[in-house]
Amino acid sequence: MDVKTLCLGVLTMGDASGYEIKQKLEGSFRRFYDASFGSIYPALGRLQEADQITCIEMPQEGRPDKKIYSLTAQGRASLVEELSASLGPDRIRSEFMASMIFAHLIAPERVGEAVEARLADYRDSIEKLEAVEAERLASGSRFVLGYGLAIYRAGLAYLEGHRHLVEDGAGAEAAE
Amino acid sequence: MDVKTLCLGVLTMGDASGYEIKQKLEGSFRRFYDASFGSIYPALGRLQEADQITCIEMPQEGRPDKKIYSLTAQGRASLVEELSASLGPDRIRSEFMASMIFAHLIAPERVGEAVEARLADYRDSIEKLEAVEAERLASGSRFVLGYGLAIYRAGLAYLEGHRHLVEDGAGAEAAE
DNA sequence: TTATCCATGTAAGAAGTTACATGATTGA
DNA sequence: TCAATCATGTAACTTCTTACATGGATAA
Repeated sequence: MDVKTLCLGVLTMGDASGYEIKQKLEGSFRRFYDASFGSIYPALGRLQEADQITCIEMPQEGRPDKKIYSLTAQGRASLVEELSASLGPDRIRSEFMASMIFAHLIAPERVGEAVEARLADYRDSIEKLEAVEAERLASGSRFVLGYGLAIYRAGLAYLEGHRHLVEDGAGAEAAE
Repeated sequence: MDVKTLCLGVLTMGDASGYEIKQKLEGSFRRFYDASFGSIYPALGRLQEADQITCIEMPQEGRPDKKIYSLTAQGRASLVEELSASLGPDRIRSEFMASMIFAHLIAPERVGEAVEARLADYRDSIEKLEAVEAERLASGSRFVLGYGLAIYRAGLAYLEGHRHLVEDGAGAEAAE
């Protein structure tokens, strides 16, 4: 899913500027997608050229005019079409997991640190997701929130229960 | 984790050609990382220039010479260093989840199809991971295998238990 | 006084994918 | 006969990130 589609998606939730789109992306579903200004602004420009969004400029003092974008009917149709097309597979990019395959090459204290960092990350993510008032979300967002929680809880439980596999005996080679 | 590191990692498990590295990547940990020939071959070239790997050419008939690469001491040290450095966060890129936020915009039968496809994908992944003889794996790989299983099982259970959130009432807008 | 928020945008560069080029062998 | 397997490599392209440029207001 590219940044253009992401922008269209955010705009279904209400008109917004590029800056605000970035913020909304950071909130709810940053776990699934993220984008930088360097990709958002050009994407908005291309969407406007393609008549998928329109723009109203709000003059401001001491800073650039705020450009508020709205979905057009074509933009909405295009989003629906993309969402209805076959979806790519889920991809997990985990440097942690890829590294743990080689845990035996790494100094034991580094492995321990990495495990602790991952545990902290899980706990933090779970806490943040639990703090969201799920009842107030639309059912789609509630579904995704719950999915995130389920995955993180499973990851946390697994890590707590199996960390010994990478921590015990780690560094056998590293200690040579 | 870039393709160079990935290649170094695979080479710790034994000497291999570019072609074989791609195959090994497809096997065990393709869920966590993948790479195409277009990135593997240039990466091997750069690693050789940097004296992190060496190469022996095996003449072959009717096809290009097979180039078998081996890790050097520097290559191994460099890998260990990279693995010991702080690891980036896990990233889940899920078009399915991102789309489900907008399930209400999508035709109900498309949502149903997407859910079914995801279920089938989970079941297939779980079956494949269960077929691996875990006892014969090094503990690092066993750890990662178990992690994958835990995550997929949790995802599957969640999806089975909560699909109604995106399937019931879906298409309210799409049906307009 | 330093950092962060607001607000847009560009340019350079990184890292990858896809498609192509070559070509023998083997199995369906 | 068609596709897949083996085997390497290049070139064009896509897509995104990072860093920069601008600059006032406000909070620590």
